[in-house]
Amino acid sequence: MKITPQRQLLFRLLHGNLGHPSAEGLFATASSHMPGISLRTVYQTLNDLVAMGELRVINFTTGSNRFDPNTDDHHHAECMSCGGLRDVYLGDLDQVPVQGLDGFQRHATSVVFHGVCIDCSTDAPHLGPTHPATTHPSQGSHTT
Amino acid sequence: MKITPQRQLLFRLLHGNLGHPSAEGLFATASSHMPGISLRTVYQTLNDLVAMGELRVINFTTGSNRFDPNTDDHHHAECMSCGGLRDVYLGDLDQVPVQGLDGFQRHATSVVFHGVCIDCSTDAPHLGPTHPATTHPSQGSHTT
DNA sequence: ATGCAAATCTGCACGAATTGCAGATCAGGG
DNA sequence: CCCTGATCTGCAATTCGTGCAGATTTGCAT
Repeated sequence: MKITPQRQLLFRLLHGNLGHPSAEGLFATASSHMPGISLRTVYQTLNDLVAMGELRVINFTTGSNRFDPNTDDHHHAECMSCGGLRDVYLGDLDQVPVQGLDGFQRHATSVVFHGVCIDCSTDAPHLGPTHPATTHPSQGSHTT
Repeated sequence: MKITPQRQLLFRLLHGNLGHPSAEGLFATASSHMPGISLRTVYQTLNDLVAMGELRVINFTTGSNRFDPNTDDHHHAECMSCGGLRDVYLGDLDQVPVQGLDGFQRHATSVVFHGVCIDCSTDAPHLGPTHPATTHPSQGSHTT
């Protein structure tokens, strides 16, 4: 991986950044330091960093929204391989005390377990993790 | 709210549906039962149900992705008002036993606290919850 | 039954976020 | 200093949703 001024700038902007910036936001800041830098380059670099595990993505736009007619207080387990979701019931987490929330007013808590569902780990136990797409159909939807 | 065949069909498709379907998925299934139904109507109806609290949205496409250079094992608190994110440290949840996961292989766990940050609850304590947009700038990014 | 206004449905254009491509440039080993 | 593969940039294309305007339909009031 070559060292280019664009990358140096982005690394600098990200280092220690606790603001959870978006690609557009970084592009804006980066542009003020280096007019002409391409938004495409920002996306490119961010993707590279994520691939290298040096950066995390929050609330991935995993394609489209999913809907759940189950309005009970529950959580989900998402398969990294097929994208399927399974319901998971945990106790009432809103009562569990949490430190470091300071004045943040908690209204709800959502937990998501990331991993591999039974179907996927069975489909190819010998192969490395499949990439999101291996579908396990189910009435125009996903299940895990 | 009027009763139309389109809505009856969608209600039927959603009732007890544990597959966490996407709008497109429901549209596909709905189309096979009622050729000609509009994708726009599916979105419309889903939005209405969500507004009525009869349906939940999973992993909302909150506009764009956010990046976090902090690769430590941590979680987030998201402000429903300004969209800001704050880091929250919890213990190693991957060790906590969870029931109902059956053969699901847990690789990581992510927790998100939904609520209102200090800034927002201070900005207008007398007003009802603001809608996502009230920004609390911070170097081309968000913080809570 | 019949009339009607308001609520809906549909098709299509538009908007936001992100990626695919192709050609121009640049980093850096030999 | 040269050369080749890695990068950068601009633009087109995609995907998921929403805004709109006109054609229909529902359901209360006759």
